Amino acid sequence: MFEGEQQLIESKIREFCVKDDIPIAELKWSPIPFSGEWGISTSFFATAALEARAGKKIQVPPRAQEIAEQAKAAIGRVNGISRIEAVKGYLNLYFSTSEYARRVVDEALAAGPDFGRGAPKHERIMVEYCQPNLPHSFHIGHHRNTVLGEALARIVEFAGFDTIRASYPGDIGLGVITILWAYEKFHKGQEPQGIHERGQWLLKIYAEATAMLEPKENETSEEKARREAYDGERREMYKKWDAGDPYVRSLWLMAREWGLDELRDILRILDVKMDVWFFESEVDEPSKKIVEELIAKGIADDERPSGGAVIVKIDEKLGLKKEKYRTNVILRSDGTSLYLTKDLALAKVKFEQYQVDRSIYVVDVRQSMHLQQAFAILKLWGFPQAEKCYHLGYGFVSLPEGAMSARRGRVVLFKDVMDEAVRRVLAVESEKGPDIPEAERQRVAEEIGLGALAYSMLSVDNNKDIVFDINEALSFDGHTGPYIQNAHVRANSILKKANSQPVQPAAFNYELTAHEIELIEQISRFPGKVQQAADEYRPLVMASYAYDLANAFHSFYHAVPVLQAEKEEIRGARLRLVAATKQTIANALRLLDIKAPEVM
RNA sequence: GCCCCUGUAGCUCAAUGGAUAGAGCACCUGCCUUCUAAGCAGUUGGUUGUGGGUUCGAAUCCCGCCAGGGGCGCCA
Repeated sequence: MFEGEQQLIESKIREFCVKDDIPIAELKWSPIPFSGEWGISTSFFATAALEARAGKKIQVPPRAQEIAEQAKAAIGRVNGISRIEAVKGYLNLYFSTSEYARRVVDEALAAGPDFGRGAPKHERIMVEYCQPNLPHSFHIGHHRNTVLGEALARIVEFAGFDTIRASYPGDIGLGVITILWAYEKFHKGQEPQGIHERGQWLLKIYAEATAMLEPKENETSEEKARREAYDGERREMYKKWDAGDPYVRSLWLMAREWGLDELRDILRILDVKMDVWFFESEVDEPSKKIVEELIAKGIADDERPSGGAVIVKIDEKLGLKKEKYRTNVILRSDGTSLYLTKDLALAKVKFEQYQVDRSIYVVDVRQSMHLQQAFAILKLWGFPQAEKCYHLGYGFVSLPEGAMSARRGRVVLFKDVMDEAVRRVLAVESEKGPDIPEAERQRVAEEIGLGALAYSMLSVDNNKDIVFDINEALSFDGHTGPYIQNAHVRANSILKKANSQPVQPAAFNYELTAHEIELIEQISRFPGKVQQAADEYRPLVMASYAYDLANAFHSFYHAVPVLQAEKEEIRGARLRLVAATKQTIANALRLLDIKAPEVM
């Protein structure tokens, strides 16, 4: 936020280095640690090391300190910088607190919901996430995926990228057909009431059907015959679907719609608005044409004449000596397409129809190899955007008793966890927030319950697995979503009580407490954090920041009186600071797909 | 066999190659007649799996090893 001062000082340092014939290394700036004051810091170790490598007989640390001292002298006085110190090879610049406090607070309040928004990047990013199989109920693994993808989409959009959100549900495949088969055979005509109940019922049918179709130990010959007959019926149904059989297609469309109804409602709850829906069934045909093209171009090898499949020897085509991407099949010997085939077709649509410059795939880390293969084939195929395809892999969510499995019916459903979250919040709320109107109570409980759940997914780096523990996920104390939401509520509470006094621009020309300085520093960091989170494709950066900001506010709140401040100017300034904090917390939470309630 | 990820406080996790490795939970001690105690302040807790290397400086980069997880041509 203070690039002007930073650049001025940088140019002064460079000037001095040129004059004294010192080979300056890149200057990296960071906040000053342990100071309790507010400013920025850089060091001269890299520069001293350059000299040492050039043959000067020096010790790096003392030389760095020497340069820092000389730089300090060369800079002299700078407007807005209260003092400069050279210590241990670092150059620390302390800001004039009142001026910077005013600037930070004014900027946050003037920009409001746009505070922290980055300049337009003139680059289009598509984020693909939310790829559940239909009709399957949405479990907590899907929730991690969707929250991660949505937070990323919000972050890159706010950072200045033209952003497209894309969902890619699996609406066809043997799993989907299995449900149709079991429905037709055992449950025809049934339909539970309620979107979620109906979806969960389909999941149950799926688990039942899978159990019937799996070989058992000590199977009698009758059981085996029956199982094989069932499997035959199922595969027959898949063939009919493939051939466009009207009855099977209508059955499929009905079940698919049931699954979509449930998914759409979950996305409504999660406040996710998809821009594009890609369906697996829609890229099936186009993907087969692509296979022909790849064969014609010599990228794919057709082994069907000898009874094989169509494959791509990726390493060989790329000219790699060591095996990296290996070889993979893009068309089965029976002519049907595969996951990889469909992803190639989908990428083509993303590049050509949607003109995306970067394509991010938020997909389980276990599919890393497949996506790397897809990107490599896209490169062979001649798409320059393949370089900017990025797999944001995330560790899978498992249960203390092991991996989740829809086929076995061993899943923790998002809706169940959410309902439990709301119950728990309501229980706490009846004691903590007795003044909340009944009409608002339910909504606030949802916002807090969902906030706790989302934050528990976002506060762990994406490459780490999560063993889901409902008590941890729904904790409301400490490093959690509700902790951050509570800071927002407390800020709001102060502002509400002060509403007789309009919040006017204020000078911070009194001696600021350490808590105020820390809080102002945190606010000033927000725009930079937005860019960092976007550059690194890491919502965790924003999640950690939101906690730090809330933490600074809670400490301030406890130690520094606002409404009871000793002087009217101080009260006015602190009210401005509280308002700026509230705005910044709200903006940060919004990027994490977490609501910022006014009361709780 | 090859490839990828992970290993940091009792537990769950942070930490653009930089100053003193930080939080939360749990444990213990204080703080509600004062802007919401879903909070604050403090105590306790570390050979960053291990052995080398690079560097002025390594939890971070490189190599070996150990442990756990995942993946590897007709599943998605």
